[in-house]
This record gives sequence, C-alpha cells and structure tokens, in this order.
Amino acid sequence: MENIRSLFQTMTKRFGFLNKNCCSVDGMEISLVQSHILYEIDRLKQPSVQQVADSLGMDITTFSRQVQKLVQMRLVRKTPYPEDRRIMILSLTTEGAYIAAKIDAEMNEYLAEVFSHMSEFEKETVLRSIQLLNDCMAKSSVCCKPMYGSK
Amino acid sequence: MENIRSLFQTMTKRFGFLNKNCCSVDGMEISLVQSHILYEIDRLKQPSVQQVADSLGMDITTFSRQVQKLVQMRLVRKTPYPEDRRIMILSLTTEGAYIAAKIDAEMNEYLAEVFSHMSEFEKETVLRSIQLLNDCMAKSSVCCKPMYGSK
DNA sequence: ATTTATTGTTTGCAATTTACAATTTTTTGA
DNA sequence: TCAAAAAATTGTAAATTGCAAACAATAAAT
Repeated sequence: MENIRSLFQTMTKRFGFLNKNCCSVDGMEISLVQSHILYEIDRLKQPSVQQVADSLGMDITTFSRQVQKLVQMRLVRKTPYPEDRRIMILSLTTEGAYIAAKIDAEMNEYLAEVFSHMSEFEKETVLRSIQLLNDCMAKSSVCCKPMYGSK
Repeated sequence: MENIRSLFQTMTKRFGFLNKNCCSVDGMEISLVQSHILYEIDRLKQPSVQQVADSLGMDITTFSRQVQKLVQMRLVRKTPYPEDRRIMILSLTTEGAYIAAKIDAEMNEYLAEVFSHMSEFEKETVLRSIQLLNDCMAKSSVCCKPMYGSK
C-alpha cells in the first residue's frame, strides 16, 4: 500500500488541475481564488467578510481586496449589516450567481466524467468515503482548520 | 446526498489547511509550493526541470525561479544531464531530503489523527476509494492534467 | 557542413497577489 | 463614559506570477 500522504497529494493535485479549467465563463475571466470566493459566498448564506475569509483560510486583508475586485466585476454585492454597522454582508449578484452556477455545473460535469470510469457501486462507495473523511477532518483537533488567528 | 463538487471542495479545502501547517521545519521556512516541489522531486527520481514543472502544473518560468530559491536554501541540487546538456536534473540535497522527510512524517501524523476517528475497516475503505479515484482521474480525458502547453 | 527548427531552461519586466502594520468606524463592557 | 475590542479597509513593501524574449544545446533539413 502506498504512503497515505501520497494518496492525498495525488488526489488534491489532480482535483486542482480540474479546478483550474473552470475559470473562464462566457469570456469573463475568473481566477481560481475568485471562483472559490464565489462558491463560498454562495454556500454560506449572507456571510460577513470575516466569515468567508476564515472559511477559506485567507488573510483578511488579501480577501478584502479580492472582494473589491469581485464587486467591481459586478459579481458580488457588499451590504452593511443593519444590526452591526461594522459588518459587511456579502452576496452574489444575479450575474455572480450565474457564473457560480456555471462553474458548478462544469465541475460536476468533469467529475461525472471521472466517475464514469467506475461502477455505480464503486461510485457510491467513493462518495460515502469522502463524506466520512470530511466528517473526520471536521472532528480532527490537529488540523484542517485555518490558522490565521494563531499569532 | 450532497452535491458531488461540494464534497470535493470541502475535502480539498480541509486538506489544504492541513498542508499549510507543514511548512516550517526546524526554523526553516518553506512555502507551500516549495514543499510541493520538494515532494515532487523526491517522487520522480532524477527529474528534469521540465518534468517537475509539468507534473505540478506550474508555469515553467515560475518554477525555474522557485527552484533557484531552493538551490539557494541548499535544499535542491541542479546538475546538468550529460547526455543532453540543455537538461538540468533536479535532486534533493541531504538537507532537502531531511526536510522533505520531516514534512512527510508530520503530514502522515496529521492524517493518522484524522483516521483515528474511524474504524480500521472504514479507513481501509476510504484509502481504497481514494486509490480508485486517483486511477479514474488518471484515465479521465477531460481533466486532471495540467494544461499549460495548451496555447 | 551549414543552416534552420526545436527543445530545455533562464531572464526582463510588468502586473498581480500577498501580508504585516496602521487606520477608520462601530460596538461592547467595565 | 471611555478604554478596549471587533470588523473592515488602506499604505506599503515584498513575493509571486506569467508572458515575451533570450540563450544554449540538440535535432532535422538541405
């Protein structure tokens, strides 16, 4: 059996390649991080700037500037949170949601192609395995949380 | 069942966090990409500059500069290939191999902790699943290969 | 044998990305 | 009330990136 880390290294590398393909939608150029930001804003409903930055493990200042770009591109909206006016709530514009959905569809298509090389049973097993893995990573103490506040 | 992409997105994000931790060994600061380069040089035995850059899906010029840094840090050695003197063969120095091994050990330790949250049977299943997934990604046509020569 | 094309690698350079420190604005709590 | 904390932004300087171009060595062509 191969070294466990190398399994992961190979997997994330290949998934990374897959991810890279997905960053040009209808002539609009999106960087990899930007696509992740769109994805994350969509996932966390009505998140603050802090929340998304934390969730992505990005430095808040870097994130702030990336968001500015996405706002300029009219893909993201920034609305002050009434209850606490320090907080900015992020959301996708119609255009942003469209782009995010387009990327999502494309990624799922790619993944479907990958899974087409295995049986239905194997596919179910793999997906359940990843689910389980994700749960265990979430439980894990030593890792898998961003550590930017650690200083 | 969750969207397939989100399973992958979550997994790679968490593994990415885990990876980030591993970049400071004995006071020596290694960036994430640099750790990947060390790993890849170790994996491919006696690779050329081109080969490693391709394997990592990195732009060759960016890669060239990163290698220069690693050479300066005395972690990587660059030796001209006798048969074809255009080619530079990369290898780890003793120090580089030590660092790479240290990172590898630490990563495996982290992963062991993650897997400690599941049964031995589950662990075997998950590892086999990842192995299978890697094989299918390798087979896949639409993705999972770097596409830098694509222009 | 000499020219021409190709391949592997490195630099010039300009744009982008990054993160630390400091700042602004608002809220909280002693 | 007022100092401390929290959320977000900006100044700045360093690091990273990738295209175009250059360079060196080999292969192919004439």
